[in-house]
Amino acid sequence: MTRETVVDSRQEILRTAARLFQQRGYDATSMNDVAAALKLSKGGLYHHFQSKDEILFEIMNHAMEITDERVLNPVRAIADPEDRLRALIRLHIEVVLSPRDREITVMLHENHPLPPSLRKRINSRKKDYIHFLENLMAEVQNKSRHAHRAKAKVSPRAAAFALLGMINWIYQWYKPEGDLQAQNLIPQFTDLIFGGIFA
Amino acid sequence: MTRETVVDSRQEILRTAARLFQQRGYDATSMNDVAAALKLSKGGLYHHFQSKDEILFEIMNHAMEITDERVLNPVRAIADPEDRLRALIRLHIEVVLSPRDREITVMLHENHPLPPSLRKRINSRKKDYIHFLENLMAEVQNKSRHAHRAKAKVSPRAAAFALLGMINWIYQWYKPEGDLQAQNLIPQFTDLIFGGIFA
DNA sequence: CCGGATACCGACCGACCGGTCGGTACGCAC
DNA sequence: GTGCGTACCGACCGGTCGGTCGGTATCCGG
Repeated sequence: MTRETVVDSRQEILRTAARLFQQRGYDATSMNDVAAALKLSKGGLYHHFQSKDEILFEIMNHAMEITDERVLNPVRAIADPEDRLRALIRLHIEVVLSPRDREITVMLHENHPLPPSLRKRINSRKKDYIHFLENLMAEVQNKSRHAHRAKAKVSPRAAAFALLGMINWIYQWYKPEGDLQAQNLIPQFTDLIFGGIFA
Repeated sequence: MTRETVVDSRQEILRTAARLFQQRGYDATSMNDVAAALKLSKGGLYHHFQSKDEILFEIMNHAMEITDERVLNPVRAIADPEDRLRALIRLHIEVVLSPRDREITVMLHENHPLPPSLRKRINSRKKDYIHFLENLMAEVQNKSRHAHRAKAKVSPRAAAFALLGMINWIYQWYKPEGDLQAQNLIPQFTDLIFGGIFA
């Protein structure tokens, strides 16, 4: 079996495991459940991964890579800070709501079960994202094309955490069949960030 | 033993269990752990509660009661809609950050493990809170003392979910020893909601 | 002082957990 | 065809889980 098919089968295991972890929770999903969903025995599953922790870690790492590729990289290519922030809000919401990428939801919800050493590595990548967003917020506030009478009272750091919370909490209440869908959500959250509830 | 001391011991069990559930997670905390923390045997613990699920449900119910008493009731007494929203933001943040009330964090994080019938009852109370906040948002936008040139683009529903996310996500990153503390956070989140990042 | 309810203990149960291991079927290189 | 590595199976391991149960100490009302 070639290198690529090895990678592919690992990827498929991760996708299936992420789906189950998101539906039932990490602790409530047994390795037997994951193996059965892949039509595999538990022993066969352990041929591909050393431990349940390793699977969770790889899912979270993959989630961070998705974020890098689909949010950060496209956003970095945009010159104007305000446009950059608008794009980040849109792309981040789209990634969180993408039905394909359940790794994201698992990463948002299941950080407790990871052993400390692995958790630190994930948290480190999360902090990088926060710092990027914090710097972007500062840039928008300083160099915006808007005219402001005074320095903004909201610190970039608080704004970054607020935006992150708004978006990362969506998975807790979002129903695709509900009346508040992704395409309504993106402009409304954008307006709220830029101008508050009176925007 | 009188009725009150029975209630008291149940309350103390719930407080201890909530602390452990918040620290280690619900699934990762065994009934033995809870019993040991109370200097009780597992059998003794089962004298007070029928099941682990019942403990989790009571913790969440208690969390909703705390929210009613410490956020909703004080807020309802305020006449002006804008003042009412400002108070809600402050009180809700304070409740989430209160080191005494770990039930809140458990309610925010551990809804998956609850059996469906119990989860429905909790979700119903959460929806009541959402509806209250949604109506308050609409009231603020309509009857505010501010002057606005046009109808707000942000719907009350989206604004309600955004505020909820901002606040309920705090427990994921907040460090009491960090540079962004509760007393900084409250005015900044308030300003952000009312006026965006340029406020 | 007695009797029943209350609070609690500790041994125990069956199920299931994450993980291991010996064995094997199969495909590909030579 | 032979040899070998990969993928996989299924039985099994020690341990832990939520929950049960028979028995007992304690306390309180009469």
